[in-house]
Amino acid sequence: MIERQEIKTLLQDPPVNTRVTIMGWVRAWRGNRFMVINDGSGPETLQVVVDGERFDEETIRAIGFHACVGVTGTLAESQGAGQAVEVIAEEITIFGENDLSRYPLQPKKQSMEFLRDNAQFRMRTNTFSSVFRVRHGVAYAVNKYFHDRGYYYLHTPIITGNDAEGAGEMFRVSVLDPTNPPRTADGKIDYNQDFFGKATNLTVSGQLQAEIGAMALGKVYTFGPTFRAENSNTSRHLAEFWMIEPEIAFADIENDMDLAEDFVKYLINYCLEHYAADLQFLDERIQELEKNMKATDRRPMGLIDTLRFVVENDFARITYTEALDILLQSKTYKKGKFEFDLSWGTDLQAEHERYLVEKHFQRPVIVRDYPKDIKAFYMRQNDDGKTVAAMDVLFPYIGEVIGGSQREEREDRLRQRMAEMNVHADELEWYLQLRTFGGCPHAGFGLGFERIVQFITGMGNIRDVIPFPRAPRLAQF
RNA sequence: GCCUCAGUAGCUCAGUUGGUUAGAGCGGCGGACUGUUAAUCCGUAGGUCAAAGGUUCGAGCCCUUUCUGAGGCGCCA
Repeated sequence: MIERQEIKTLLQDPPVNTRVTIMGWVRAWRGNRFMVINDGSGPETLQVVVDGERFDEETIRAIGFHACVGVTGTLAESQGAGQAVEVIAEEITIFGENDLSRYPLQPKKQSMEFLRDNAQFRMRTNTFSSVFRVRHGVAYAVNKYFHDRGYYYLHTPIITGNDAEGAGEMFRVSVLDPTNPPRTADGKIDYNQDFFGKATNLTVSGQLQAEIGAMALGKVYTFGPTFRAENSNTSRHLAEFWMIEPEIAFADIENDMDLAEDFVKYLINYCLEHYAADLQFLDERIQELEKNMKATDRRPMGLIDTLRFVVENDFARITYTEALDILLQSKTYKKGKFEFDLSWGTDLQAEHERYLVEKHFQRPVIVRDYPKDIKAFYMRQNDDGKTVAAMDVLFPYIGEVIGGSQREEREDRLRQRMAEMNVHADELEWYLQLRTFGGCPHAGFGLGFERIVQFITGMGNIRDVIPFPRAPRLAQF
């Protein structure tokens, strides 16, 4: 049996002058004497002092960058300046030598793109190990938040037979021979002979099924992988991402917005409280990165200050119509500096959202009551006949983090809207029945998990906050 | 999918108006070093200049096409 102490735990209250055993990867090997170890338990490292005369040459030679070692020795107050304590090595075990003549990583700054291509090693770096510890923290906080408030975690299907959600391109799931699929009499592919007896896809949203849960368990949430086959080439989109979708009975758009704001603030607070050292490192990383940038291109605040600011201030709340007025009154608009035109009924573009969030309000903004024609069929129609009870939460740097709505619970209105938008009611009969048989006002939203992780870690590209990103032309590892 | 920029050593980059044998730092390899903190010092190897085609006496540099990447936009979470 292997026994060891984790560095994070050891450093919380260092048991000086006791024998300890640590195991981890060598981050630095200096002067044939000082070995810096990180074991992934936290961002902290522990320095090991190696007396060359106590160990054979073979052991000393095997120590190198990112080699995997175990050390037993006495934890002592450090004689050097950079650390409080260090381990005086008595026994060294080489678990895994590292052939540096072939190893791609170096103990220096490496580009995100290079590390993305070497994802089998990138978690060994300070940046990525911090990012993925924080990612875990956010995931845990999601479950804790909902559990503590009486929500039930509902697992909605990954493979879906709904072809009617209209939420963009889907990945097909099939076991048919792609070179010679069975055909129907009129020459179309006969999905009746496929595994499920019908055409199936990977899910683009668990919302419709979550509504089933809400109409019985009251408050539910989903948290699982979601797939979009859109050819999106941006730093904010993935083909495979994780989405959190709470769905609550007896709730309107106001309840929905309150939940969204409280929830996001909770996630940020949780990380500030439990991942302070990782966030501190990520904060310093960004400052280092922005050193050579023009003042106008730098963030107005550091990472941690930004996170604190978000949790300590109310989100701005406006309607789509009010947002449009603000934009039309803006100097940017009057000087013709927006690339896209503004008129009631068209969707806000990224540049408009950024103006609202980063210039006008300088904090997160919730925009509600969008024109019905630019939103999904299931959103509840407002009394004005023009808008629906939809809401988007917009954040600085990353834009839309949450999209949600009160759902249309009136069956006749829902059927009418589906007909207008060419959504096939026959495939969604089960969904309509939630209205026919004991429905109620209800609401929910979708939070892009990677987007909030991106915001909390300050990472510029969403591909760097998921361990194995899936995007157009990218399915390695 | 669209626009812009880029692709030179393992990594990050320089390479002049087109002109001999392609440069640096880091990393690697060999050596020195018992208090280092991106350790330091000495030595050394390493390149199909993304690919194909073209212009030219001559192309890393100019032109065309393709591939790859980044940033921005669209689609959205």
